[in-house]
Amino acid sequence: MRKVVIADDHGLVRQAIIGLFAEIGDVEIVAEAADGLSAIAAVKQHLPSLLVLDAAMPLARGVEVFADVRRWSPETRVVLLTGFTSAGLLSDWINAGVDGVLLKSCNPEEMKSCFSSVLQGSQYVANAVLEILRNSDGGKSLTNREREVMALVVSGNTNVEIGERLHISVKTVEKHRASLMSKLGVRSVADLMVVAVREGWLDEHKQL
Amino acid sequence: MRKVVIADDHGLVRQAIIGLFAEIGDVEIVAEAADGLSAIAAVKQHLPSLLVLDAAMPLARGVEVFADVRRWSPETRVVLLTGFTSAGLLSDWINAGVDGVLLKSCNPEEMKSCFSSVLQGSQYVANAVLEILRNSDGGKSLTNREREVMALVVSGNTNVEIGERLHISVKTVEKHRASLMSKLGVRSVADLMVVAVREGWLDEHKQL
DNA sequence: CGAAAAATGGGGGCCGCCCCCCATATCATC
DNA sequence: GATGATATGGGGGGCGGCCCCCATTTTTCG
Repeated sequence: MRKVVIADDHGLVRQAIIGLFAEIGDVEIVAEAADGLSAIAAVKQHLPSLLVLDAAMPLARGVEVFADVRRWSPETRVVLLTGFTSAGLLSDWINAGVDGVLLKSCNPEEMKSCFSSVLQGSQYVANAVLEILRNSDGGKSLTNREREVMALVVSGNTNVEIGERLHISVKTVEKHRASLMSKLGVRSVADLMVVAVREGWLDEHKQL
Repeated sequence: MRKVVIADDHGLVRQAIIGLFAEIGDVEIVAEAADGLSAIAAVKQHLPSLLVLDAAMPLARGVEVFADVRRWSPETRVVLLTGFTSAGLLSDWINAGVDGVLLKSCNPEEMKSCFSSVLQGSQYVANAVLEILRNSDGGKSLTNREREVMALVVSGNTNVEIGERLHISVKTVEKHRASLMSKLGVRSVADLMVVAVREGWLDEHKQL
């Protein structure tokens, strides 16, 4: 009997996932968590074989939970369950070394195969996710500096404040800002915010 | 046997809800819909007793689905299932005449009571929703004009463009803009966008 | 090695946003 | 009828974002 922890803030989803594992068999749900901190605590306590992790939860985001899980229970395999469908975020997760990636819109059968595969040691990325990654125009990737500047822009900072924070001149901030707006194909801060929200770029204080 | 249609873009959630209705009994799930247009079509075809409606779906948003349902099948009772927790949006739905309101974070037992109550003709608003409405400081209500201006601001329009659209001078736009930013307690467009996203104020082209 | 990309910094000008001042007309409510 | 809220409009000043020009240094990569 392998131990499984389920972390999702929607009770309905947790229940449905428990149902899936009942069909798979040979596993025991040792804990459920409705927020990030509970998820971390549950994994520390039970050291499960598998964690099913929702990317968007209160108190601690999926990324933070994942980092702590890798730190405190490196043997635990992690399947990400996310509603975000942006190529950037999804490839970030895959590169971070998550063992499975599922979209919330995936059908239950695919979720079952994913859980089975990951429990057997394989990696499993949902077909819909592979499709998204294939269709993504990887060319327009932002540089690290542009990402930093954008994060501060969407947090409401002025160019002067951003310059002080990053220890660079206002002129350089303007340059990065123009580059990233151009790369993203937006002309207003409002449009930039829309992209930032869709791509999951908002900092933790502004999460939905 | 009363007919029920379930509309949610997450197969896992649909399956969990079907499980709840199996426990309730005496109902038949006549259709599932993964997007808004399918939901409308399904209701038109089956004229069900109950529609379980996710607020955020592709192709047609919950509000549009609800309007069409009331138009084409006025006898169909509607239970809203939403992840949004903003007081404004929730009270909008209740005022629109929806028969039940559930948050996705509600526990399955409460969902079952809600479905039962609504099927019997009562209205049911989740306790968590009542709590949110109680704790909302209703004071920060925007005027109609301020709402119009804000919608155009978060769509990326400049003050000049907004003035042209509303046939008022730039000066008046500035006045409304200052008023609404003050009422909402934000100082930057970025913060305004965060509020707009959280409160569900984005227009249909910018939905997540 | 040599070219391209990334990161840094500056000058100057235009335009939009913000904030202060001011005013008038309408409408609801007391 | 007076008061307050709403909506309308204006002048002017300051500042920040945006766009054009320019440059140097470092890093990356073929």
